[in-house]
Amino acid sequence: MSRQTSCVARSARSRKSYHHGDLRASLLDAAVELIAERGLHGLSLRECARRAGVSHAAPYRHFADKDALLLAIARRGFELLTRTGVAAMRGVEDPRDRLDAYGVAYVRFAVDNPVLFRVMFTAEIEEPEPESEPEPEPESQDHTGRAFELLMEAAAAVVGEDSEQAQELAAVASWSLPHGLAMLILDGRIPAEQASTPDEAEDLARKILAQWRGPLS
Amino acid sequence: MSRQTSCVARSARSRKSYHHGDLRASLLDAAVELIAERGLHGLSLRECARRAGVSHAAPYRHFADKDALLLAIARRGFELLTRTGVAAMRGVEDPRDRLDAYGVAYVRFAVDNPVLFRVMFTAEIEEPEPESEPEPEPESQDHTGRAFELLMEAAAAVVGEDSEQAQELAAVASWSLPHGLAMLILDGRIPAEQASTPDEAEDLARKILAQWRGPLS
DNA sequence: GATTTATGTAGACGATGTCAACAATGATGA
DNA sequence: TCATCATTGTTGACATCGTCTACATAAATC
Repeated sequence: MSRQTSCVARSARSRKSYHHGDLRASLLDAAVELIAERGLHGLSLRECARRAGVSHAAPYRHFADKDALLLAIARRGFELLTRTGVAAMRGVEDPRDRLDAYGVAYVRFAVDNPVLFRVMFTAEIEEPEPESEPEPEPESQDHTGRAFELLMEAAAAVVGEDSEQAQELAAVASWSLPHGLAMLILDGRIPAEQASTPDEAEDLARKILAQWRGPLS
Repeated sequence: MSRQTSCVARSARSRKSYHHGDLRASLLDAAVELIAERGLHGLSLRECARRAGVSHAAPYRHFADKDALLLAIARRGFELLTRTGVAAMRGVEDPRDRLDAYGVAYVRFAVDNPVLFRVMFTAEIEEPEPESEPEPEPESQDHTGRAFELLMEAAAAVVGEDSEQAQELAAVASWSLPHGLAMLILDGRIPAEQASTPDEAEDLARKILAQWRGPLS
């Protein structure tokens, strides 16, 4: 039978059927690949379409716009980051250790998924106004915020029942440090001996976070 | 006399003479302005040329290419950042206070110059290989590094004569925290009540750094 | 099996980055 | 003073890109 029913065909360069199977996912994959090769600036919808083996206007059936593609990638990134963070904290009892575990996982995520991380924080990507719907869907809504809420909770557990402001301060600080470290590493601005491999980067994060317990103890 | 000898004419929309006067600087200004309006992604050499009142290919007499323009902006940013950091630390005696002053100034710089800051750390901007010259010019060379060296020294003064590794660790941490904070603020990811104005952002940085003295002193 | 909906194609448009050929200006040296 | 020449702008062209409209095909629904 020439008919391939199991034709999910993620990255099908050559397909037989008129329809692709899962073009949306293929385009996302192609985009991430492309960015990895040529940088964010080198991303082109047409090239994504080419790599997915599809005509240049096909992507517009799945993404309103180039920015919508980027936004989808960012969303994918935030989901993965949230999952990674949860996994890293699982089973760690001490609140402070949990917070550190999240920080280390954050940096590790960044060096393991540099493209996702960069797209996530390149901004210029704003959620388009929901137009008609005031409540688009509370669940799929703000994956950006989930990662932060997680951190917020972890930080609150460390600070204790102090003022809410102290909790927020701790959360912001506990996010800033790994975030800055990750960004600097990705930009190649950390001396090469300290973070040339993912493992070294993780080590560096661990050391810094351990040393930085500071007022939260 | 119709001849205006003082025709430096920075942002001359309409110029009389064939030559512009200081096109290079005008283009840089226009580029920063454009990025502020439309985002990095909306920067276009042709629009810069238009705003400088010059033909679309004129910029190529001053910049090899679009990336070269960005690189020039980044360089300008690092110079300003270095000056800002030096000024902030001037007269502050206590090593730890000096380090904090640098951190606060760093964040303040970012919120005061969001375009410069973003261009500086957008990466994808690599110094082109010097081709022939092995030593391009030690002074104009690495303004990226000056800002970091400054920090390195300030951190070393706090840590003392400990191992060099401890100094580097402190420097990386002391850079990561303000850098991450600045990035998150610029991305609008810090709760609005905490950093909606430059002054609030500076306050936030001050509080966090004060609280984060941690292992240093 | 007919109709509707989802998905992909073809072609066009204006804008962009970049290059090559040409023109005007200002500096240099006889 | 004037001819020469390197700088700096201008024009026009090309390939590519994002995006739109009109059309074609497959899949789903009745």
